[in-house]
Amino acid sequence: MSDDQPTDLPKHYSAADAEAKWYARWEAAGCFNSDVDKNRLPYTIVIPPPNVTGKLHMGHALNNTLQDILIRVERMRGKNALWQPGTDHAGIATQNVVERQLRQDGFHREDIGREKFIEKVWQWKEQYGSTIISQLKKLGSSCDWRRERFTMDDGLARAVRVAFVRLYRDGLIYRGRKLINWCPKDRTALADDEVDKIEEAGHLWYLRYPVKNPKRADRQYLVVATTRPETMLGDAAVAVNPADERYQDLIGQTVVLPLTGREIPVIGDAFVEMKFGSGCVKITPAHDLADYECGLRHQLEQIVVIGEDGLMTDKAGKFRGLDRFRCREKIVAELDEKHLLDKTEDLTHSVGHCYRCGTAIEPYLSEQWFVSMKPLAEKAIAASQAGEVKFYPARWEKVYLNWLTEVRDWCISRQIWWGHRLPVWYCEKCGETHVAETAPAECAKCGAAALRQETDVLDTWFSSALWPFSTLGWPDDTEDLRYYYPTDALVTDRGIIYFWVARMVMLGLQFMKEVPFKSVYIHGSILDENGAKMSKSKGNGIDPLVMIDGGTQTRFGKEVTFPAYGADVVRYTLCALTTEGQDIKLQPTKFDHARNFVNKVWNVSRFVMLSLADKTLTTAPVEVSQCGFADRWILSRLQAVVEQANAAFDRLAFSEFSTTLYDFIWRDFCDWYVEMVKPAFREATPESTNSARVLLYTLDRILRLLHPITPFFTEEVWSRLRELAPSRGLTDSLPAGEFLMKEKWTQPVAEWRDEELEISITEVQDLVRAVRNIRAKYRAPDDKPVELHISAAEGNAKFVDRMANFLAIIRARANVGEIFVGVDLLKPKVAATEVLAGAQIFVPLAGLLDVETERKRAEKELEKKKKSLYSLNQKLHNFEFLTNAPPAIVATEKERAADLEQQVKNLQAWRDGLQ
RNA sequence: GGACGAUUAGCGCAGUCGGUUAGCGCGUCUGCCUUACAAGCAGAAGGUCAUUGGUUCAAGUCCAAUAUCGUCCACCA
Repeated sequence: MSDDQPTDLPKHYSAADAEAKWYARWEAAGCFNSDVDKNRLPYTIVIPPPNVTGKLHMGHALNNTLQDILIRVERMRGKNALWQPGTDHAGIATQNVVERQLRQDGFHREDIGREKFIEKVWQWKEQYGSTIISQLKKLGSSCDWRRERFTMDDGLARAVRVAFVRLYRDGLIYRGRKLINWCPKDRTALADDEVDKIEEAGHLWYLRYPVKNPKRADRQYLVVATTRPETMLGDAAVAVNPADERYQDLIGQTVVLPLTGREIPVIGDAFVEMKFGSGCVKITPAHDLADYECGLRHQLEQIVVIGEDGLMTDKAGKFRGLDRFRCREKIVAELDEKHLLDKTEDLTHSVGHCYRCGTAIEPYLSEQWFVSMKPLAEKAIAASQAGEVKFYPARWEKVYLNWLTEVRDWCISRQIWWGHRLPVWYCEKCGETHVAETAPAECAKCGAAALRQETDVLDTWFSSALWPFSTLGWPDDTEDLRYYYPTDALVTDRGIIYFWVARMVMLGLQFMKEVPFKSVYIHGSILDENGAKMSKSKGNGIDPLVMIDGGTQTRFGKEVTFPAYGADVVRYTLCALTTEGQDIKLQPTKFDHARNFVNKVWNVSRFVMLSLADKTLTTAPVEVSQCGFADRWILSRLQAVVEQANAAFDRLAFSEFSTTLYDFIWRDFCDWYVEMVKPAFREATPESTNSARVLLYTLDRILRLLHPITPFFTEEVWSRLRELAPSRGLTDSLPAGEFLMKEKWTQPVAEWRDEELEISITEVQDLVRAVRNIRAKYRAPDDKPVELHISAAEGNAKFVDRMANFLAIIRARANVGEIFVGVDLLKPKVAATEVLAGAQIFVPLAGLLDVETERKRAEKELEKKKKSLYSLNQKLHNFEFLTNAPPAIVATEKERAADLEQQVKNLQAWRDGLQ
């Protein structure tokens, strides 16, 4: 057979070709596209826009796999599914990347100027910015790429300006001089949540401040404790708790600031912890948030001693120009020399670091722009409390609410170049501030034409906050916006609940008067095998692209080579590991499980195709009730599984969704159904005509169900199967479509469910397993069928009747020759025994049986059964149980007890009969 | 200092309303290259559900405390 023959599937599925092929075909055929269609319900997800600088990591892979599964299922369910893609300009991150590149050529951004630099960033974006997009495609993401947006494109830039102007006019944006988080390396302000607090080993220095004109002889100086001695140069006071009896006499006195000779007051303020340090706190309003607030309360001078470059300012006197950390050393040394260093203690404390470059943050007093958060937050709180936004898992709502309740005003201005420049102009002549969507021609106040635009740009998250509606055309009232907004689900990591989720809700409510999404699914984070976060510096990451394509990667300092697992395997693995927002400890070997599974489905598809190849497939309606037991059974199981899988999906239980399908496909379909119908196919019995249809039908449904998780290989199988079997269905006959991804999702057919049959087959399976167990135990030769006696318990004639239907199956599946089945059969002389619920089996094994082995088996089983019978009887003799437990429970427990009793009896007889 | 999460077989994890003998994958052991699949098939071993107490007829599941690990928040300088 040649390669084109549909029945000639290679033994192993090779992902690389199929993935490139199908993605291109889907895209060319417009399978990902969604357009407004008022006759259909929309289902919308906006992608968390990855940074343009980004490379796909496992977190992205997980995040986008889950979104794609949601989108693909809803699309197959008939919804008009839109997955809105795009990227984020990522202000500081991108600026840093381009600056680094510039430095390699020996330039600083100041050398080429703002205009040129921005041009360079755009060039960089055009050249490398699509990396992450092509990687998302490799993963199989079915985004509508025609709609791809960028947070700096013209439309979104306009949205940003409109949003800014409206917020300003509503009094929700203001400018002010405040203490903000400053990154001395990036030389920009940062928002509170852009600061990572890191526990660091530091020191607590106890400094002596001489008291001026001490009233008491033992008060020559007071001692303040500080972790940042260099800020003493900017001290404006020393504070003590007014309730602190040790220091009450000091309040109102003056101390002399060492090294400067400046005189500062001692004040009383309740914020001072008496128990910490010495109980005296130096107050540096310009360099510490708590001190800043204290300073405002007491109208203290704000002395800036550290500049925007992290160097000491003129106000630092002789320390001017010194790096802040160098200055710290010098000051400590000098104080020590002057006997003004009381003592030094070790202290671990948390220090803020820039989330982009890792530099220690400096609280810095400067003129910035802020969003007034309280009014916006109130609405966002109300919306989630009213259930308009639902969190999965629900506990994240509390985290979200906490933040919103305590939120401080949002510093949105950044002193970098790459980003949306504030739509603010200042009059050069009169200084008037103009906030407008476009540059005003002249000053509205004094008429001067000389206007200068604000140089600050906006926080990246400002444009991200508009993403769910700006991508759909806002501020225009577009068809898209009316149809797709609010979106359905937002899938993201807990790391950006504050940065992004909360702000989208706030601005969505502000501008659209409606929440931006109905549900927020927070999935876990990907960790390495030791439970540590994956990061470049630790070298513990697993590159999803290496997992897809294969190749080498450095892990824990070693070069490791990985096989090409393919996108489906990566997707399945991530889906299967996603349980209720739990973090995922990932290790490369975890992909083997899914690889084996994909291979299994691939191979069973081969089997189906080989089996159907030499058959003429009928298209006449199949009467399911006329089908054989195996056929009816697998159809019944299929209905149960479809129901279960749908339920799991609707609860966003991704792991359960995939494992439900896994169990059905591997255990029910491959291990049992296929094996049960094989003989009929081999012998081409009349039944095999129906079985062929059922086999095809079930595989067809399996492919549909699996497609959202593993789109590529299922599509490949689908196309090959389609050539062989162009029409599908049992009671009807429908042509198989060109693309599996556009086929209908599967709904359960209630009439095909046959629970009684399922129970019977379970009994058959137990019986077969018991025989196999005996065969294995005694090494019965494979090629020799054994004799089997099935002895139902006394009075259980029904069991005998049931089993009579399945003797052929038992014979084939357990390699059994002659079967005797009846009630209370006599045990043959030399036979191995196994006790089951409702029956006992005997397998005569002359010459193989070993009394000792048999006795051990019997004893062990007996022990187990006796134990459960004992605890069960305890329960049944408990009056409280009988009166309090629901009657149905009591009834089943009684049945169980009766059955166990019978089993114990059988086991005892078995053991006693051995000799 | 507060909030949240985790603790179940050697390892990684499921376990919904509290109700049969606590499941799955990897690994281990035994036997099989059986015409879809050795990335496979068949069988087996392996668990005091972190600890203590409580609620209940009944607890892996609910409540409280403790321990260990982890995450987030917070102005102890």
